[in-house]
Amino acid sequence: MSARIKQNKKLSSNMEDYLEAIAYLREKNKVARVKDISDLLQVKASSVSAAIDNLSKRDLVVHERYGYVQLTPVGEKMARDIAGKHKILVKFLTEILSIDPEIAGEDACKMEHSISSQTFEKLTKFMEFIETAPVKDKPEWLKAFNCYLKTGKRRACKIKRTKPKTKT
Amino acid sequence: MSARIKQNKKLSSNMEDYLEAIAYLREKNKVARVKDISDLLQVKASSVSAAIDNLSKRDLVVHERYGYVQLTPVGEKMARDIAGKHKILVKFLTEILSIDPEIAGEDACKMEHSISSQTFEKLTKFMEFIETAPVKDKPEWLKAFNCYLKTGKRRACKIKRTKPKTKT
DNA sequence: CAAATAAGTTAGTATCAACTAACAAAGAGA
DNA sequence: TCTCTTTGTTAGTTGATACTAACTTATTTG
Repeated sequence: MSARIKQNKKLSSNMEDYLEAIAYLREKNKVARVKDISDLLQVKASSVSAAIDNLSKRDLVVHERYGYVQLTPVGEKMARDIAGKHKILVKFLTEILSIDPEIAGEDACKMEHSISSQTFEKLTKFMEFIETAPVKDKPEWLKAFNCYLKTGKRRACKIKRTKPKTKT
Repeated sequence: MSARIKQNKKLSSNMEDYLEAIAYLREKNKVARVKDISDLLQVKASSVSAAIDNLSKRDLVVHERYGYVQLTPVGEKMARDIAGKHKILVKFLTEILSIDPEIAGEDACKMEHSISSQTFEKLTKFMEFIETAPVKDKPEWLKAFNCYLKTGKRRACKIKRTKPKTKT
């Protein structure tokens, strides 16, 4: 009588975060407990309980009282989709735009919930395109862009970074 | 006594949307009325009233009852910042990733509220870099990428697009 | 100008997702 | 096994933001 109220509407960003966290924890620790989710997402345990109820009603997770949280196949798939978006965004932000990893992560965490499938796909192709480039043309323009980021000039392309923190 | 409760916390996405709408309408129509905002954002007039109250308390807009809505200098600046993020996102999505303009607009509308300043700046530089490229190397890789998007192959670069929707 | 219509406001309600506080179950150590 | 601690749940509250319905002000038009 109660599971009758299956909510088929789109997931909110917040619920997506919970799904993602659960998937992440199961991957990392084999199991996901309320406490872990609570720590990871920086919310109180009671909020996690409420979220799990919500996700249960949508058949995205399975949870027996005082036990571990599991993903249903559908939940699993959704979590994977979200994580995929996260990953590609981080990749683009760090590798192309040279955003600091920490900020890239934060940006990705928020953008992953609003990016459309089309954009996700094209961005994926974009990164693929760059990665599979034949070595000779591959990094040319990207390197040039990085110079541009650093110097603001187009043709200063041979600069040596005297004290970068990477990549000599 | 009442304006005492100035809220200095960060604006929510929703409030940013209102600010942006007001700026847009003032640009387009010279004035912004509750009704216009309501139509533009697809919310009821009462919601607009509430939002305006909120923005007033933060000194971002000025509004006399039953009158037009104005932006304060601070509100104006914030609106411009948000619009700037929107614009650069649309530009990137359409010009680099070839996302359909409509979807690009939607994505930008949501992402503009979460993109960090750093990402905004780097993305701006990225577009700048591409646009100011000397003609010879400018579109080379971008063209190649577009081929790649269409054909999935790297070296099919000379295709003539007989009818855009291809990919038999 | 007065009645009709449009626009704006207010009050009260709903939903989402966080919180606190109080309570319940599990697990660990003596 | 009996406590103590940790973890999880429940109930009730809060804040943000949307809504509806009822009311008020402004504008238009006969």
